[in-house]
Amino acid sequence: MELGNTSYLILGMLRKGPKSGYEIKAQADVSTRFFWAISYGQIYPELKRLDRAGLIEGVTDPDDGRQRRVYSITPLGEEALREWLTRPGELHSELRHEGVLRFFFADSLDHEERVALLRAMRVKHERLREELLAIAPGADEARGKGGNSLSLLTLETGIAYQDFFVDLCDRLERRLAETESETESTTGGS
Amino acid sequence: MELGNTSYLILGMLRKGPKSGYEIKAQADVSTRFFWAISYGQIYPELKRLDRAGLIEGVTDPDDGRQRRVYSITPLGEEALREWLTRPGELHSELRHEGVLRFFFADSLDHEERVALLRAMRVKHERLREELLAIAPGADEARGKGGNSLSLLTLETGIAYQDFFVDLCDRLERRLAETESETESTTGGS
DNA sequence: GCTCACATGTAATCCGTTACATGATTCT
DNA sequence: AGAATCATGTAACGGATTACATGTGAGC
Repeated sequence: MELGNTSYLILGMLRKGPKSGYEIKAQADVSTRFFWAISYGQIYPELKRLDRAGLIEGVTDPDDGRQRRVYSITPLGEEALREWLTRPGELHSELRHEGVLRFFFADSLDHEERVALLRAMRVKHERLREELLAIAPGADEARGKGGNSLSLLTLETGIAYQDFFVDLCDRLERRLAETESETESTTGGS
Repeated sequence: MELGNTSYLILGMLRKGPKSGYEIKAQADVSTRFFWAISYGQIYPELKRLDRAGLIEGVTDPDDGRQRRVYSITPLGEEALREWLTRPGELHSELRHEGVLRFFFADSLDHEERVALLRAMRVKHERLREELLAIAPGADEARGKGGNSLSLLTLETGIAYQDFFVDLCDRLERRLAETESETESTTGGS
């Protein structure tokens, strides 16, 4: 059976301990979301597929009345996860960034509109940064019991990533201001 | 008609001057590719759609014998592009990064394997950085005639973006080394 | 009693890549 | 003559989001 990176995300989450589909989503939303997002529409069908393939095992948890299916990773699943983690070759990565795309084509805008675009981009990444900072204490706490330092490092990576874009917007705005004042002095100012 | 960001990419490319689908792809490959990739499978059908909607206009270029359809942006298309560039609200952006994803789940690996993963990630971004540097002279030259400084700024952004990941890998490897030596001293060393 | 969080699932749809098919022209 | 590049297109497929549908339990 063909497994995609999303399948391994699920496998990886289950390796940290048995979980329901709902919990996988909740965990992913505060960890992998910023570099690999996942939705219910992928999780539930994929859990069934992985179960059929023997990589995970689901039991209907009669914990309380609430119907809930908890999955655990099997030795076969651990093996598959390990194979993926050490697999040589291309590490796929892609970015789709509307802000930078618009900026690239922003030469038909005037100076103020360009600046507005950069500001909008900046607040977006600032907000994402705040979101990550908000979940940081939880991850730090979890490190001792069960959690590992890699989750923390990855979280810090996410914060640094947002920082990059915030700084980028600042730098671009400054560069824009320089070019603008140059043009003004050349044409004699507005 | 509903237009996606990819439609605006095409519109934006045509605003820089009339082009064939083939040329749009070639231009995108040395500019937007790193933050918004595009393929022929999207371009050709989309060109027909945009033409039908009156946002662009195609003429079969009898330049030489080679069959070639060159599209130009119409005033309606320019308007649509401008509306998009100044549209308020969410700037969509998403990242899918297999390297960081693997790293997040790499606690089942041993130290050497983790380092190998970071190294693989590093060379990937270094290679991408080289690719961008290779196209930089062309963009710099084009700035004077027809090209604008925004393409150059965007290109520099792409380089800085790859730099971020190269630095990140270095930092993470160092952090890993620290944790590793701590563990060694705690357990009495290997 | 009501609302919110827990919980699971499916179907439609969208966006995009890859593979395939075809053919002309230019360069070596 | 043959290879590389220019050039256009379609069909199949894959990955993912969104909307929809449904129901329970906990806390206010």
